[in-house]
Amino acid sequence: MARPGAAAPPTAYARIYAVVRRIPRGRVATYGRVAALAGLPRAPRVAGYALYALPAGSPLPWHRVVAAGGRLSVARVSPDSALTQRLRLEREGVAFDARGRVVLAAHEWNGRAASSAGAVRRRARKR
DNA sequence: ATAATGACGACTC
DNA sequence: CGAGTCGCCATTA
Repeated sequence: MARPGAAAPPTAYARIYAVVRRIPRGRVATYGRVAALAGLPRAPRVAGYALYALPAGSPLPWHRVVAAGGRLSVARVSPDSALTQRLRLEREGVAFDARGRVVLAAHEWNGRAASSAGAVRRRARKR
């Protein structure tokens, strides 16, 4: 857009939202990964901040964003939301371990286009 | 403009 | 594995 001098810089929010929206179904991304893809590799907190400010009913698949280790950090502010997130992910085919953590080893999205179906079949190493 | 916060991450005990 | 601490950055008050 030709708007010299008025280049409204997209806030970190917009970038983060854009990245989250790109997460393929059945895959999950960590806050740090989303932040990095958004251009803030050192601001995983900002990603969380953005989602926190996210209004309910947003078309944004926020449930595909999990904390490091596949844990649902959302539980810190709303245990109920954590349950919703888990149910949604399971419905998309995302596997959880006995501790209620997402098996990142098999569903972590690296920001690249999804490989062939089934290519993600990487066994999760149990701690 | 300064201070405080926070859906985090990684490290240490 | 659990809890605590520091560092990081952008947003909010």
